[in-house]
Amino acid sequence: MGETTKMTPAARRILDTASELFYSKGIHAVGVETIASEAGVTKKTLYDRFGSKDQLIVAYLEERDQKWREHLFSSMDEVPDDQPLDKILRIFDALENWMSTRNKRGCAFVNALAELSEETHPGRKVIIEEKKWLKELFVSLLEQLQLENPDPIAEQLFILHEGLMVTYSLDIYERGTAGAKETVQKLIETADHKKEEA
Amino acid sequence: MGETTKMTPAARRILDTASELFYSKGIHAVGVETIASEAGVTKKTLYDRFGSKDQLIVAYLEERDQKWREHLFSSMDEVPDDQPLDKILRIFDALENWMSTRNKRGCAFVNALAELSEETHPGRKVIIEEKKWLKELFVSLLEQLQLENPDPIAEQLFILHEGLMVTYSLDIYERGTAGAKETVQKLIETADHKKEEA
DNA sequence: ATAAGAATATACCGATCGGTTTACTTTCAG
DNA sequence: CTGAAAGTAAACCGATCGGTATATTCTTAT
Repeated sequence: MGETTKMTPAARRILDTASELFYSKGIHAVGVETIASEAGVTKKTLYDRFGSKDQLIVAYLEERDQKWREHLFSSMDEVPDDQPLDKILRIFDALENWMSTRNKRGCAFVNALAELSEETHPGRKVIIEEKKWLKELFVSLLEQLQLENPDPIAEQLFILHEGLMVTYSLDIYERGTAGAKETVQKLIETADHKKEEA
Repeated sequence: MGETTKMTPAARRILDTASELFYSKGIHAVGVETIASEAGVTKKTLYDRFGSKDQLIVAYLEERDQKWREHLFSSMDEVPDDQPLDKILRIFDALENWMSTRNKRGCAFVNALAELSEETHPGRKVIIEEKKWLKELFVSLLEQLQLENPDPIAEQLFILHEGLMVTYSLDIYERGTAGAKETVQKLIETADHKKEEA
């Protein structure tokens, strides 16, 4: 839907404010009243622009998804297309970079999923789709590496990625992304590759 | 504190009800009114037994922690003490078993952490401690395997564990624990071992 | 027997929740 | 110039939030 939808200035402020509050405090913990006043806007404007809190939540998740993908691609685009392994490693660099500029509140999508328990909530679809997308990204990169069976390895990379993200929200000591990248390399090296060429 | 504390029957019902609702709906999404009536109890009784919603939350997390550790140990105790690798793999079996008997709502601790954003909330300590404990469990088992440097590997196992747990709450296809167990073995096999004996 | 602890029933508290309504003003493109 | 869209201001809605109060009954160990 609203990919490049231009927002009114008030709408922009509302979404920015909501995004920050939803992420840092949690979705249920923040009321529309707070969001409106923090954005310097009346509740009427908020409802005129977004219709409901649920739709505002969806807009928050969609925009975050979009920004994360842009961040990911801008990191991956720095390596040539014929270096899929480096691209994979770049995903983990992008994650570290993404997390280090933010509060220790873990993954916004995982956190949101924890609060949106109703199966029918439209926000859930956004979250599930973004996770599926990432997993498929791993699959396509592993295919370029001539892996015999990329799916199970992609799944391990995905699990590693999710675990890393969650771990950021704990204050446990961590070697950071470096360790995970080593694991990634081990997993790919030890996997079966297609036999090809002369 | 209240390790084996015997509860009054009403308190027992309250905590059971709260535990189920907190996990399945989220903490902020469930009110004390709902918990009390669902447990067949008046609000007065709830407050006489637990003092506040926050303390009830803490009791929920503590008991869940305790039950999870019991579950883990009962699974690990089935293998002899001189087989640390099998014990590690048993942790992942225990996780799969634990998750399969429950709703697809992921890790109760991670979910709770997402909702308890206040640094000072007493529930946060319970969560962080339980995660630290698990990581240390990996460390001690890897030490028994004569690993030169168990910490970074323990961290990878921990990340894998967390990622696996989160992934359960998504409806992404997954090979389940089998793939993760293979990763665990690869990680341990390729790590440096202490040279010893004749 | 009795007194304390555990429970019920019910009414109440101020605050906040998500959301609506009415009336008025500001901005800006056709 | 004008009319629609975007905005402010403020009152209002019923419902629910976490938490307290009072008064009464049931249970049980000493």
